Amino acid sequence: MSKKINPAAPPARLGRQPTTSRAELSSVALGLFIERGFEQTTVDDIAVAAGVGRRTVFHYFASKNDLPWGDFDAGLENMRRFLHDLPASMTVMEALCVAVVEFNRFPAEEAVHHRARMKLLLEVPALQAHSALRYAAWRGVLATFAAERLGLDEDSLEPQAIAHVFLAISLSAYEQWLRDEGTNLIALLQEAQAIFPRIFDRHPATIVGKEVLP
Amino acid sequence: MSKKINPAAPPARLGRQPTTSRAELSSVALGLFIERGFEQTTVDDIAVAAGVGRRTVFHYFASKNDLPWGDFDAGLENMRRFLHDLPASMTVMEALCVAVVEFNRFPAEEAVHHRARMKLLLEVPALQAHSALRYAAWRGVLATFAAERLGLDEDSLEPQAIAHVFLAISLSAYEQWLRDEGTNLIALLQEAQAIFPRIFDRHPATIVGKEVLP
DNA sequence: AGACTAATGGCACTGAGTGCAAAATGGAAG
DNA sequence: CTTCCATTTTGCACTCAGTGCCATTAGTCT
Repeated sequence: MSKKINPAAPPARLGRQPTTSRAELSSVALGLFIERGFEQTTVDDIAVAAGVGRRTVFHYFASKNDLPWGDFDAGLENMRRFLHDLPASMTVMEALCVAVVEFNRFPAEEAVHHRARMKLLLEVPALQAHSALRYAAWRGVLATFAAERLGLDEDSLEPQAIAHVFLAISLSAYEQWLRDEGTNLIALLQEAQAIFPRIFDRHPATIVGKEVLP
Repeated sequence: MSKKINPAAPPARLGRQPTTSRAELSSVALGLFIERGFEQTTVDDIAVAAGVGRRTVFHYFASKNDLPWGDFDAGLENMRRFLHDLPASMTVMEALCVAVVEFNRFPAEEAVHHRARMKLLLEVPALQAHSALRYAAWRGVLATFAAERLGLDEDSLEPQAIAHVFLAISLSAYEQWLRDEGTNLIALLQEAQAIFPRIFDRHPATIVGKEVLP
């Protein structure tokens, strides 16, 4: 008689079991980065702290820069689904506003942790630069949604511009949040989202094509 | 009697004369990057091609990533002055629209060159990431202007968000320009700038604060 | 026990970037 | 002409990120 395999309770994985995980490594690395600084922490330090070989770190993460992001792709996938499931009655802009806000809600007990991580990502030059690659994936999710809803090619100007602008708005909110200790991220996101309807309203679009300089 | 020094005509520099320049190195490097690709070109290759020691390259540029940007700071300073000299009768948004467009006008004979450079900067991952640092400086110029005109602190949300959004709009235009060979950059910038007055117009700002999810 | 599978990690290598100090260069002063 | 001096150039040695290759380890399955 064959042994019944339960894929849920015992993983019943084939081959050697992992001795670590992405989450574990990310967490250890983040701790070190916060403690001694990103540049002052070598990948060797992280490997030692995690009780793992240096080579193994690079098995789980393509670069040192990726460590603080942890499992970003999973979050993106969540946002993609979240957007997809929003009622069609919402406008594209409404949907994106809501999704961005929901995607940045964190339980209060994680606030300190989240803040420390984002402080690294937005203020350490190497990470600030590297994040541009992650933002591109983030924008991709928004652009795909916008393109679908608007019936446009995803690679056309409008959905791409919309995605770019939502990232811009979100980042300015994040930067403001990090600047002032006491502020509330959700409120700042909503405040930032509210700026442009106000500013752009009745904006003279006729400026397009106007020559101003000799 | 002391010899009169004319600081303009003969440089009358003290010490050894430079055998190269930032512009020279940037140009040589750009040529190699375009020819064989960014990753396939080592700093040694660049140094040899420029007839200079590898260490000298790092004297002029802080990193390999900085080479394709050339003298970006000078351009920024021009934009700062350009903005400053715009008539106060223009709204902040009008001024920024015009400045961004003017700052991206290039003579036709430079178009091919400019396109190749921007293709590198926006499509090579390492450069795409590094550019985030340059964009921060670019946004700084816009944010300073906006803050001054609006009578706000430069570090407050609104001028920062405006700067972020103008960068977003400009980048989406640039990406579109690179995607389609035949398009016109200036037209795309203006088109991208025109999207949001249209989209945000009559946008329900009341969404702010609304709870959508349980 | 032996086959098979997947994770671990050692080793050697490339290449970016840095700190330091010596060499090269050319104008100025004597 | 020689010496002094400011400045640029560059060699050298070093650290560290990241890669390719492959042997080792630790499990499951038959």
